[in-house]
Amino acid sequence: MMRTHRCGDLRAEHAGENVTLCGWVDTRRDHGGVTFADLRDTAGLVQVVFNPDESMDAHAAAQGLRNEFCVRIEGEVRRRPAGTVNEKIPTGEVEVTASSVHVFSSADTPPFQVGEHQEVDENLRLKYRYLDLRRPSMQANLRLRHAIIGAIRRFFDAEGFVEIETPMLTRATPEGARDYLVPARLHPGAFYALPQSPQLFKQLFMVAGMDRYYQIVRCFRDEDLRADRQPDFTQLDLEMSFVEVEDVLDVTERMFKSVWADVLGVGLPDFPRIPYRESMERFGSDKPDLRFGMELIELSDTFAATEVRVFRSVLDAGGAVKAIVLPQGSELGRKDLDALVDEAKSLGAGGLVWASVTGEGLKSPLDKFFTGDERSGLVETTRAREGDLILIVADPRRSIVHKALGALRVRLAQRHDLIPRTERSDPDHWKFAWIVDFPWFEWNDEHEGWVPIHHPFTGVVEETLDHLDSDKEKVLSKSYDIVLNGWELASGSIRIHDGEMQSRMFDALGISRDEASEKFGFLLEAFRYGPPPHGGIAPGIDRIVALAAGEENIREVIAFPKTQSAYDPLTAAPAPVNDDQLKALHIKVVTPPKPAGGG
RNA sequence: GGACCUGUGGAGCAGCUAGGAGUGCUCGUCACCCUGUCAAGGUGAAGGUCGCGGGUUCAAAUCCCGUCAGGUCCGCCA
Repeated sequence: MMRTHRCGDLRAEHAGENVTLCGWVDTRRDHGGVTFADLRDTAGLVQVVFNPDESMDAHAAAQGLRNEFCVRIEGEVRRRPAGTVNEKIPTGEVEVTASSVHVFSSADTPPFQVGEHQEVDENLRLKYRYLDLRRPSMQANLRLRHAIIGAIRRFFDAEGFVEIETPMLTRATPEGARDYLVPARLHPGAFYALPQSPQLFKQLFMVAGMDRYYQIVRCFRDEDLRADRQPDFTQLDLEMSFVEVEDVLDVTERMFKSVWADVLGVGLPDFPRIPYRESMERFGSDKPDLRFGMELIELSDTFAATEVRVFRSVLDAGGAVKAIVLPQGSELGRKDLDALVDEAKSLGAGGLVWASVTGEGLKSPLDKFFTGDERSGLVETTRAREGDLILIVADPRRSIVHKALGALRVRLAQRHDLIPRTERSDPDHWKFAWIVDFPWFEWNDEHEGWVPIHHPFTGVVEETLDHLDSDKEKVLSKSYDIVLNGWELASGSIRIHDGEMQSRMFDALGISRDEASEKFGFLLEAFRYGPPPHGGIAPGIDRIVALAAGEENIREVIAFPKTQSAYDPLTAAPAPVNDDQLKALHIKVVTPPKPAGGG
């Protein structure tokens, strides 16, 4: 037996025991005579004492130890002498008096100090990820991830779901995200694609009568990265037969409550349901952060008769004038206000009008153009108080107003510390919500056509089908999202299982029978053999864990993530391959590769 | 594809607005001292293409242009 205990597990009750520990040297404190070293393993730290009066050999060996050496220590657990207890660490009541030291392996001076005391450049952390992962916070994140996935599996097992794997080498889908392609050696000129999600396969499981399927599964999307987006990421994919919207919402909500109770010890309240349109009007987003107010306020009535040109032209064009109120925002200086205007413009708005509520009335670039009624109406409608700052966006396109104010709402709340600083153990820390009643279609400028907001197999709310030919934006889908603290955590829908209905939607999308057959033929064919009504949802595991861990970036909960340019500094992937490999794959590279990650 | 922020001994920063010798701080490393520290302490030392390239200037870490890398965001992500 190489060790008898883990460093971080030792407590006062072990006093008097002879133990053998394995771990890494965290720090060494050499007092000339007695020498201390903290030994770290996955369970935590414990102080080891090398006292020449106890063991000359051990003390001599300790002189050669350096940070991150991997060692085995034998010694006796002792209660620390009075006055030397370290309350900062769980093992602080005891220490181990070393009788022998064995060095498994020495270590070069690490490229950065393994500890929580300072932020280290992200590139460096990823290049030496194995050292980064030695840090207790990273170990805790990966253990939390494991715990959450374990809780998920226990939940679905108890609910009668079956976990089934789906292929990683599959067929490229023309719509949706860009695919990662894999050349097929045995089929010159043809390619597999890595799955964006197991969407079609899980629907086939329903046709196959599996009834309730789930999978913790890696998905791949070749799109630009964000704090919450990696090229390969993990989904909790699930699908159920003989269900309506309520059934999927019920099981998913219970799953989240179960996981939060199991892992975080938090009892979550029922998730509120917010219709998509309401979410856009109130928060300017379909993933609203509900931890704070600052809701968007409609000002069309306030300025209905206005002669202020920017508002007049927008209202005449059927656009929207809306505002948010930044509490105590009148403290902002001219420079900050100009920056806010630029920020609004960069979000697509034509501009931004600010108005400070001061003791002497409104202060605003447009104040001289406002009538008395407009001034008082603005303050009353927005309920702004003295010291507050009103930010107004007007645009002929209502969606632009929402997007700009929605983004500013979140950014300003963060900058001005308006999000309550609750503990993770506090149920109020977690503002889950369902977003429901999504439109089925949205207009796509690039394709100059209507495209599905979710995907083409999404069920339609029957009562809204009348609008299919006239007002496509009024057709609602049987889809739903879960949002948490401003992050989209899950997205799903009831699917179409009726061939005739599916044909109608393809027609509405301008997809011909041939085209549909070529793209999704195998699914459509399967649907000729008695498909059950079915639906599902796919929560993002990386996002769930990041939020649960209090991290702002999913890289912190992924063992080996990639940089924003989808590069892995550890393995230096992607990398060119040699000519033999290309030849076997019938591939000719036209643009000579430039080494990634250089500079 | 675009916007913004960042890049200074091994790590984290300051210096840049207003050009004047690689200047400073914290940590680490090495040597020596030190028997109760706990991110030990003390003394000393080593360690630098100021991301890279170009320009302006008598003079550039500092100003300008380009470029690379990291980050945040917009586009993109059915």
